[in-house]
Amino acid sequence: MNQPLRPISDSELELLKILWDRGSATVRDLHEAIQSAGTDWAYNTVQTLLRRLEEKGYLDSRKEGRAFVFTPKLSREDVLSEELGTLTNRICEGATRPLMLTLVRNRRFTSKEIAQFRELLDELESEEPGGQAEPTEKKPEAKTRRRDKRRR
Amino acid sequence: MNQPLRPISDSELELLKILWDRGSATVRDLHEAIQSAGTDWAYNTVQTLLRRLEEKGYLDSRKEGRAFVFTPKLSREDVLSEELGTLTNRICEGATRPLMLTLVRNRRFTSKEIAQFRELLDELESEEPGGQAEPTEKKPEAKTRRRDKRRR
DNA sequence: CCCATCTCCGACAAAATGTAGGTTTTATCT
DNA sequence: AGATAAAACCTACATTTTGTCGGAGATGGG
Repeated sequence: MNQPLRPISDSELELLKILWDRGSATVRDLHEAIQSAGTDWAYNTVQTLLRRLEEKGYLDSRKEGRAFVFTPKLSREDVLSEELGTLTNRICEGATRPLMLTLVRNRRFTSKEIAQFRELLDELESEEPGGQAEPTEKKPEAKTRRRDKRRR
Repeated sequence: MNQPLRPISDSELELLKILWDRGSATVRDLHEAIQSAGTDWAYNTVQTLLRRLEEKGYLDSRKEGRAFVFTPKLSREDVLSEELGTLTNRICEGATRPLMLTLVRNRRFTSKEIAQFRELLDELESEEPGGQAEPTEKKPEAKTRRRDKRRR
């Protein structure tokens, strides 16, 4: 259904981040943006990276006047969840718990954040009473689910 | 202090996983193991992969008799946490919360797991009453030392 | 001393990544 | 309509990483 989604390279990510911030932009926009961020790429370099991002499935583009406007196809959260999936599959053969444990144990959280997580858990529990339920669409959020193992 | 830790390739990971399982092994052990796992690599291939893993800092080795014995330098959890760090840095400029949120929201957990997480949070809170405390050793669980921040 | 093993070092093709340069197309301006 | 500037399109090329070994040299057991 959904082919593996090749990984995002570092340079590509730079651009994707800008796109996440501003929603959408043309090559020129991106070129200027990255420029003022101190990265000195040729216009064509930016274009290539965008093309690759699109090929990889992270961007959409539509022609608007002379130029193309690019938009992220996957939100930051989508990518995050994507990567988390890859991680669990690669390292923990799909189990999420070790990851969760490691995360909680490892990182330093403020008590405020802890409280928030607790709320999240409450929410989770009420949303999903017992076993499997349709995801109660609380907020109309970007909802993409995909892949399993990747490439090669 | 701690140089970036280059990523583990897929093939390398296969071997590392076996090492996580059995604690330590020689090239031959690993070769046989991977063989019976259906992967048909030359002895030397295994050796190269191990060498690279060691170069990258994931393995230690000591000479024992004629052969070298390899041991994981980083536990599965270490690597996990490592990768999680990379992820947060790459995608979320270091913030852990989005990752946490995504994780909780995205994956399906059983209510039992949710309960466990809640416990974890309690633990976290008491361990760290505002600042830094020694980990209250509740259960003698897999206790892998961990680092703090790394790379990039 | 010889052989079975190991290790060490080098190699090489394929893929991914970083970084553009020409060439062609096209919306615009005069 | 013709000229122009700005985009897009296609191609390229050097590096680095990954997947896979091969051969030469050290070494310990018999």
